[in-house]
This record gives sequence, structure tokens and C-alpha cells, in this order.
Amino acid sequence: MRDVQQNRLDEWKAQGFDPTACPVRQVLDHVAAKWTMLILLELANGPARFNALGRALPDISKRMLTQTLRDLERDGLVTREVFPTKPPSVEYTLSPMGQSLLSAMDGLFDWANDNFDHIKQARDVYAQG
Amino acid sequence: MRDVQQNRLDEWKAQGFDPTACPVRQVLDHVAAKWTMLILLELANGPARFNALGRALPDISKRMLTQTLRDLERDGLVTREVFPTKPPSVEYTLSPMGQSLLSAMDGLFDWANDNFDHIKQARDVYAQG
DNA sequence: CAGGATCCACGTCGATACTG
DNA sequence: CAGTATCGACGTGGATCCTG
Repeated sequence: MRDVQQNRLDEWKAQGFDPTACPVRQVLDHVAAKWTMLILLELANGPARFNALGRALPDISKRMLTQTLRDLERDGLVTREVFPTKPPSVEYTLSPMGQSLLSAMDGLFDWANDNFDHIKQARDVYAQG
Repeated sequence: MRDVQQNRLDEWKAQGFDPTACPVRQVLDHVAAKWTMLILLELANGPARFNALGRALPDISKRMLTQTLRDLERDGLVTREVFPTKPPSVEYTLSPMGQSLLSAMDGLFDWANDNFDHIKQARDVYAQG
């Protein structure tokens, strides 16, 4: 609430504290990134090549697949290996850290499957009222 | 990968299956929503009023606070109660389902705190190579 | 096969001003 | 206090075309 609490925000910034630097927010942003988790889940089945991932996620564009894989590689969640065949083939593998992230997400996945019906119900009720 | 796998996507759609309707994706979108989790975490400390939440999250705008709270209420994760005082006061409370979502997120929160340093390291390494 | 580059439509979000 | 309404900036992502 910038208009009400600009003061506090400014204090934080003056002290070199950036609320957007919070680890939880950073990881949440990652999780939020629309494709990251789907790709990680796919790689949980084993290493896969670029187009194989594309086939597994029919509604992703090449652009986004490339970009998301770069981000994941950059953050050490996925390993990229190029094989000098012709035409070239590239294999993506879940890193140990990527695996541990998926493990940490398990609770959330289960929750999603268990509670989505409740959410839909809540939405219906809300739509009435 | 629309150009490569448009066929498969079309098949799915023809069968009435919408990949974006996947519970996991829906919940992930929710988690992604930049402010939802921060608000839920804040409400974990107990019920809070509109401006109290704003004070706790200095860099949220009134617009986003309102909108996010509406979404949470709509999905049954948060309860909204109006007290007819003057000026009016509104209290937001975590619902049981909201609490269970937070519990399901615990693993992820812990992971974020434990592994964020590793991610930063990976980024540094990547920035070099 | 595995991308890189470019263009553009769209949705999200912040800032601002106003209300019961 | 707790919002609503409106506008404009910005980022994200899809479509398309090109390359080693």
C-alpha cells in the first residue's frame, strides 16, 4: 500500500532491504512461471530431448520452451548436454537440486488434486451470492 | 509446441480435454499470483483488516490487495466479514482450506530457504561460463 | 534437430482520483 | 476505513521466419 505505507517501504530500502529479494518470493516466482513445474515434472520421468519435451507439453511454444529451459539451467535445476550428432541432439536432465524441488512440491501437488473440487464448489457458491 | 504438435492438442480439445483445466496448473497459477501466498502467510498470524494487511505488505497497491482478497474469498481460501461500525471495518480470516494450503506449502517454503543460496551460486557460475 | 530473432496482441499491474 | 473506476506502462508470451 504505497500511499499509506510508503514510509515503511522507504525505510526498508534505505536499510538496503529489498522485500522482493526474499527467497520465498524468488522461488514462488519460479514456481509461478507457468511452464517451469510442468517441465520439471516431465523431466522427472527421465532425461528428455528438446522436441520430446515439446511433444509432452503440446501447448507450449518453442520460444517459451527454450526460455524456460534456459532459466532452469541457469538456476541449476536442470542440466543441458549437447551431443555432436548430425543433426545435433540436446538432452535435458533433472539435477539433484531440481529433484529436491520436485520433492518439496509434492505436498502442494497432492493438495491440488485433493482440494480442487472444493475450490470449484466455492467458486460456484460465490458465483451465486 | 503448436507447430509440431498441433495435432495432439487438437485431439485433446476434440475430446473435451483442456490441459489448462488441470488441477495442478490451476493451483500453480494461484500460487504464482504474486501476492496470494504473501497474504495467506500474513493471515496465518490471525485475522486482519484490510489496511492492516496493506501495512504488512508495504509494496502492494490497494487495487491488487482488493483483487487478490476477492480471488481468495471466491475460492474459499479466505473469509470476509464486515462489521457495521463507522467507519466500516472488514476482517479477513484464513479458512480451513486456506490453512491446509499453507500447510501443503510448508515443504516448499523450507526448500526455498534452504536452497536459495545454491540457486544464487548456480546463477553466478552460469553468468561466468 | 534445436534453437535465435523479431513483431505484436494481450493481460497484469501500479498510479491516481473518487466514493459510501 | 475499505474500497471502486479509469488510464497507461510494462512484461509475458504466441506467431512467424530464419539458421547451423
